[in-house]
Amino acid sequence: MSDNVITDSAITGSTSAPIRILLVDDHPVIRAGLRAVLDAESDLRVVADTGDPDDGVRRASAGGVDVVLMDLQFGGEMRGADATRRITERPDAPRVLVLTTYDTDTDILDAIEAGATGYLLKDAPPEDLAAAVRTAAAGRSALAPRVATRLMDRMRQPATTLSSREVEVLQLVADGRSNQQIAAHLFISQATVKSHLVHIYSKLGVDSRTAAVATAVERGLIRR
Amino acid sequence: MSDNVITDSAITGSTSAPIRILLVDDHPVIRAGLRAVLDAESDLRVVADTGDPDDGVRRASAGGVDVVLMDLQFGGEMRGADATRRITERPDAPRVLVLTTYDTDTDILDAIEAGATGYLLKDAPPEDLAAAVRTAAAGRSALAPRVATRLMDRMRQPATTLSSREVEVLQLVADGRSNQQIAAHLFISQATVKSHLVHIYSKLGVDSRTAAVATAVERGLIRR
DNA sequence: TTGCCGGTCAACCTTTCGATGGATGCCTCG
DNA sequence: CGAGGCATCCATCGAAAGGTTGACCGGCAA
Repeated sequence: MSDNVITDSAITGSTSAPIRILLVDDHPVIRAGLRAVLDAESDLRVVADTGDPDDGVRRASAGGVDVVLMDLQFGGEMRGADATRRITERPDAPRVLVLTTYDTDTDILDAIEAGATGYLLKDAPPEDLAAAVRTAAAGRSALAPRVATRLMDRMRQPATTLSSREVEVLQLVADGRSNQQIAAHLFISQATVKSHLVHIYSKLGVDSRTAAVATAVERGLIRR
Repeated sequence: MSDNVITDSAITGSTSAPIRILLVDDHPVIRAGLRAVLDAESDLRVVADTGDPDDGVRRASAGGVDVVLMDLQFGGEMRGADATRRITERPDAPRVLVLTTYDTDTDILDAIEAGATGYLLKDAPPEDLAAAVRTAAAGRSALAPRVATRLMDRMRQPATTLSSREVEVLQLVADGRSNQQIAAHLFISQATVKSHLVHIYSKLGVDSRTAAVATAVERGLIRR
């Protein structure tokens, strides 16, 4: 589980200045928990926390922060990836560790694409969290084992890549629209919708719209 | 938001013995956060916490606990309702407050049916959590406003109740099975499956299987 | 350039689904 | 007790979705 950072704690644990951490999560309980867990480490120090992603971006950009722990979803919206992007696109930006409950493919890819240094799950044991913060502060990637496994699986399965148009169609199918409604909504013919669906079925290895939705949701290709 | 427990803190806050709390949640960070938030209140005291629901039942049954804060899902499984049931079915059982991330209808009903005294969401502010614990310790129900709203909505909408057989069929539809497969799986004819689906459609106000799945998932009638 | 791929469309046929209608048994309530 | 509501079951038929073949266009890379 947590076997990749033994040397880190030995290096940064004693002499140098503590790693300064900013928490961005809209759950007060989570913030309190992370603060308690991380402040228990002598070489880590939570310098601020906020429940508002915009406020998080401001504080991260103001300096004095080494690592940002960022939640992905705020009040049901996925604003964490955007906040991460705005933080990392600046020069001398702090490292951003995404810390979320879910491990769906789209979430992971969005976060990585936004410039996150690592991706952790909230059910991780405290020592893994501290280890990941140290790893991120050193500039190296920190991925939870389950997340890493998912990424490896994705690498091995390039056939699971739907085109943006196909995702668009499939999302409408998942919303319960008929082919006719989808065609009207996208300003294309039903034949084209069917064509897309056929391609989707073959890529996902299924043979019906509901099965396609089921597997796509399972693999995190579409949201529900 | 937190307008229903002002008198409680005034009553129990100063003189009497502190309310003894047991935390049952498989997320270490959540446990640490709840402990930090609740121990900050002078009249509340977290006496134990565990990540294992069976262990939680044991500790709750051993006595010395006034209120149990119980998560519903453990490692992806919904074992919290069962643990709640086993705690509350004993005489002199402590009060159980269900504390979870989601507010789907099935979750709420399962928890209440299992004997939970209250239902809270993890994104609640700390003062609401403390207030709910005091309310539960006094033997009164504590429902988060969003949960209460959902229950009221459900009361106003009795048409949203699917029979167990209908839920069974709809769950298989959501898994991507065809009517023929569902019929074989349930040892009935396709005609019967279709009949169930028609009833489901009328109850949900939709007219296709994918739309039925979409709204049922949205309302928490089936899991995904 | 010559493919390949993504997106678009059409015609045809087969399978599945949805709508309609009807049957039985169980439970409750007047 | 009997009427009505509900869940469960089944059959038939038109409509929709799925499968196939074939085609066109634009971009992009070998």
